[in-house]
Amino acid sequence: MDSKIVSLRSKLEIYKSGSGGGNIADCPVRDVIQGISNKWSSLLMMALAEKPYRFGELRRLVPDISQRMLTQTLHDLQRDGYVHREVFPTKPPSVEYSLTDLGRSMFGPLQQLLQWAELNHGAVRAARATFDAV
Amino acid sequence: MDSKIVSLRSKLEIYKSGSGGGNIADCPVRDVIQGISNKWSSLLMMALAEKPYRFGELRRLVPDISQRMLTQTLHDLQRDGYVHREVFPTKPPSVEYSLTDLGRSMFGPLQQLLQWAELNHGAVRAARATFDAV
DNA sequence: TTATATTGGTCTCAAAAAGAGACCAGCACT
DNA sequence: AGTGCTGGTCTCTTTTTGAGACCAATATAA
Repeated sequence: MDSKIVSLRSKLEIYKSGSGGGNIADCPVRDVIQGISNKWSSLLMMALAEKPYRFGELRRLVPDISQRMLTQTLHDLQRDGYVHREVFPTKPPSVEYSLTDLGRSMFGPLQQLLQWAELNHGAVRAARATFDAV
Repeated sequence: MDSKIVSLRSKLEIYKSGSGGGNIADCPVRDVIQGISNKWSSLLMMALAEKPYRFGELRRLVPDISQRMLTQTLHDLQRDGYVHREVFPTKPPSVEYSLTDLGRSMFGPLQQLLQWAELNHGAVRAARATFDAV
């Protein structure tokens, strides 16, 4: 696993950067990462990266999310600037969610991680099986 | 398996892949991602990517993690095969945590996301400010 | 000697977050 | 008049997390 210049800086510095007092607790990178490190964010980002979806469509697409958490996660993604919410004056009104430019930008690296997961889920499951067998 | 250029596939397919019944709920990629999409995993991965650390060192490095969650997150990362735990027979015994090959492999794409966060946290904070101002 | 600190945890209890599901208003269709 | 669809919110319960006490064995300090 030769790191081909993954980073000239100490890796921890990425997290520490910007925190003047050297306190890793209120680090802006942590702040950003924690906004997307939750159960549903990456899944919804992935759905919306494919195409815009309406609220009910997302709910059907992800059957095991509660309506409450779908509302809340979309709200948080919108607040952080990844998702655009648009209400259409149909009857009843319909709401469409889509990625913003910032959202598409963030989805690039996120997708790399998802691809890694796709390629390596066998190894992870094997590791779990080994660990649990002991 | 056959396509190198994943962007040609529907992005949702990454999540759906492997789920025979087409049910996105028990998808292996979701399974893997959710193991690292929690509050402390990426932070500890980043610390251990720099160098191995002992339990107490990690606790001091991340002052706002509770001892309970540090134990649990390290345990989960070890179970998924990202982290190696080694006990040294000092007195009192010391425990060192380090990344496995799988962990280093996963940290590659994860680091891309962290770098994105470092570069774009200004935009995210601005989006939040705009959203909250309304 | 006695007191205190260190190691890496676990245990309990309180607080926060998430899940389940009822409920809502407005309108269309039957 | 009843039913269904829209995108939510509200309440209640369960799960997860946080705060902090406690642990045994040893080393160091007083």
